[in-house]
Amino acid sequence: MPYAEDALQILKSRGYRITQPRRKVLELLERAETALSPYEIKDLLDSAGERVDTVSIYRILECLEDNHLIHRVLTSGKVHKCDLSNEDHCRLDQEDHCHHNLICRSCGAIEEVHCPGLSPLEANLGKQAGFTIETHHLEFSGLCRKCS
Amino acid sequence: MPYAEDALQILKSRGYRITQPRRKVLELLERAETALSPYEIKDLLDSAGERVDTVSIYRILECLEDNHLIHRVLTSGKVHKCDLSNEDHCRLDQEDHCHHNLICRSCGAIEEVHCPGLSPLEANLGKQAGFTIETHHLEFSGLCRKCS
DNA sequence: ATCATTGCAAACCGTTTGCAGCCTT
DNA sequence: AAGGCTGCAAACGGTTTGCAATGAT
Repeated sequence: MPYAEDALQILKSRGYRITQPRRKVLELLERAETALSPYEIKDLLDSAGERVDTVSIYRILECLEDNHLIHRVLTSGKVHKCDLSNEDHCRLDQEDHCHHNLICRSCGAIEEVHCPGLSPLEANLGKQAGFTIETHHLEFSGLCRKCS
Repeated sequence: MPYAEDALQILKSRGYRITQPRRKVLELLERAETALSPYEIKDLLDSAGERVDTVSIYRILECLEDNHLIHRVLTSGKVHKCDLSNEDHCRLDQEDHCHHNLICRSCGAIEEVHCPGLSPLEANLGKQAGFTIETHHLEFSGLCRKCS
């Protein structure tokens, strides 16, 4: 459950250090229901009195992304915490961790969807075009349960 | 077939003017097999002796995108010509023209895929999460026929 | 004590804005 | 002739880099 703590332990096990700025960013991401841009993270931390330098936020996000602890929303570039309840989810050896997002256009809430792989339909699209599909990126936009 | 000419006629019919810069950009896009960034377009035009100001390229691309004559690749932000052979493809009243891309990671070639709508699998994903899906963005990356 | 990590300053780069002048209609 | 469109200059804003200081191990 505690996303921030889990993420910090994973980082530690991989030789990274547990620092205050990293903890502050992770705890913010733990609270956030929506995806956030680096600047939004900066502002939210500022207004909470938790001062972290903008540059550090960029570097921390890069580190978290490298370690599959956050992912980026393609259509906005914002970042969102990964679901760490699935053991394999943040493994480093899988280049393409296959999950997708349901993004509410009204409240911005993000729900993570575990992908069961290419559907027959999708596989067929590639085959028709003589294309060998390696990875795919998929995002849904719509209304979440509360907003619809 | 002649993408640039078709696009110019569509623009004209919508009250836009046919100008040299627009023609130059469209003819470049017609030749391009891969998606291009604004700066790549600028450089390619320069080396062809066809000088168009960077700012104009931005404004022309914005116009073309507004009119559904080009589309943007989500994972790179680059633009690519739309397939205009389909009559409805660049209509203005359809907010979400549903097509997707097969992008070759080796040569960058882009193939456009006409989307038959949400697959049962996709529709089901949304339903499970209580999500009303309105639009979706899908990109495939892999190897095209030549590169595989 | 060591070295990863942070904070600050400044550079960087793609993009946007304002405005005068040009060119299509 | 009118006004949409372009080109130039300059501003803008998010991101990156270099380096000294800090702090986790």
